[in-house]
Amino acid sequence: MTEIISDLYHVKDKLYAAADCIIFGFEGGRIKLLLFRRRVEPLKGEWSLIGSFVRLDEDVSEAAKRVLKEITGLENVFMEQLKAYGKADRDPGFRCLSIAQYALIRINEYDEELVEKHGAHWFNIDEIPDLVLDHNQMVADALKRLKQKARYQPIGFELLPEKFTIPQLQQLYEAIYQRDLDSRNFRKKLLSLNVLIKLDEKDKSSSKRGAFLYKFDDKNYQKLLESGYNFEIA
Amino acid sequence: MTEIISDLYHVKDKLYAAADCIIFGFEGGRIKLLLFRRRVEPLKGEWSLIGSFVRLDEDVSEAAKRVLKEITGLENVFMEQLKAYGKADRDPGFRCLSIAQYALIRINEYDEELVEKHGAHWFNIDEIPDLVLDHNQMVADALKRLKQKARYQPIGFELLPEKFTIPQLQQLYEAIYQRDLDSRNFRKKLLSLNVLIKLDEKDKSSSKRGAFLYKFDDKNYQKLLESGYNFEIA
DNA sequence: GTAATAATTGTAAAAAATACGCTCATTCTA
DNA sequence: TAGAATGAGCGTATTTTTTACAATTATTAC
Repeated sequence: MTEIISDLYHVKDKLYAAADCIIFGFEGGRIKLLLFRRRVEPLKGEWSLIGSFVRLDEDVSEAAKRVLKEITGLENVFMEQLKAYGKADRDPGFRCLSIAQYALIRINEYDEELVEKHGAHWFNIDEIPDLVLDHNQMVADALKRLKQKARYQPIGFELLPEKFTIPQLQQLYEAIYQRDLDSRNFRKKLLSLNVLIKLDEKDKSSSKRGAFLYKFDDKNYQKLLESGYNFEIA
Repeated sequence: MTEIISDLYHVKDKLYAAADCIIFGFEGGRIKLLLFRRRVEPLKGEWSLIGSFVRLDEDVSEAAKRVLKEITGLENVFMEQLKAYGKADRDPGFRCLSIAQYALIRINEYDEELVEKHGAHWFNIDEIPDLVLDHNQMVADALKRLKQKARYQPIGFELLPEKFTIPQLQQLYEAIYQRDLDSRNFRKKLLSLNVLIKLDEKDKSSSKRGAFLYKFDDKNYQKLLESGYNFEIA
């Protein structure tokens, strides 16, 4: 379907829906965003979010998963609908709704080759170029959502490797909230929640002493939720 | 447009978009929802959210405002997009996305005649009948959003008259959170935020002594936000 | 003028958030 | 191999916020 309609632009007598993905990663203490160069007219070659038209026989969320897998090779990652963008004039070519979804991926796990093949690149979140259509707005909205959501739900872990250190986790939250956190209080708070499993291994990539690795304890987290606990980080 | 396509159902080779409105009100200490009987096949006559197809030349948010005005006569009320519902099989008749929006209205201000003319009725939120399609899911999601949102943003005021008493406000929050609040602590917390303007009038509808009326102080609230304050109620 | 009703007020205790500095484990190098 | 360098890890005191809890006040109805 994409192929057919991408030839004729200015199709305003028919409705289309696109699934656009805001793909976040985390590396080197900074939040990253995966962008690629648009492959279809109009605006071919411009930086853009990764997206696709939604097929008529396909759920919107499936469309987003399909796109994500195409570009990164990843399945079963955290993905949530951000919102629908429905201005009549948002796309000069089509009357096209976009349902934006954001994904959090472990930057060490994606298929690098596949990403390069599609002409995609990781950008620091504070160095995003001009994007096509209303995609900059989508990114801004997604970042806002990420900030809000990270405070009350442990979605940050989706951006870290399965095994991570507490200083890494703190770095992540500092990147999301864009402010420094006190390491003693941060550690105290996190450990008090009882959702981290301490491993016997250390990560020595960033210090001579090495820092203990932890895993997220999803079982305990679910218990915590069921008990009506009001989860909150930093 | 609605008229044309409502004749032929089973149009699955074309995409439609609907704007469905979850309209909340508050009266007698209970959260209410405005529903009406569906006017088009399939499922004509069943209880349903109020909605309409989105016209091709119309913003999605405009479509929702249009519907709301048609039914209640109200404009400029709080309305926010909930999310898009995009399952391929969500509507047996059409391939139709729905962008659900929720509105908070002052139940004393709507146009009662207009509402009745459209066959609409107010239901207590815990007595919602079976609705068409995925509308029950939408209501559940909207309620969840309302609960979350009310805690960190003063949207509750949108459901009360311009002038309200503190006991009324407490009733509202008790209805939203579905738990009792301590009246001394509630009052203390609310007044400490400095976003209520005490008036010289009293409301005597619920007590012999009468309770002082207050207005929401939007200016002070905006100041509070700008100063980076972390607003939280109850 | 007395009973009834809901509105209003204060204080003490507990819990959570914040501020803050030193020691530890390990590696590197002199 | 001793000592310097580096980030990891820990504890305590202070402040702020939240919670728990009961008596008084203004007004109306009898």
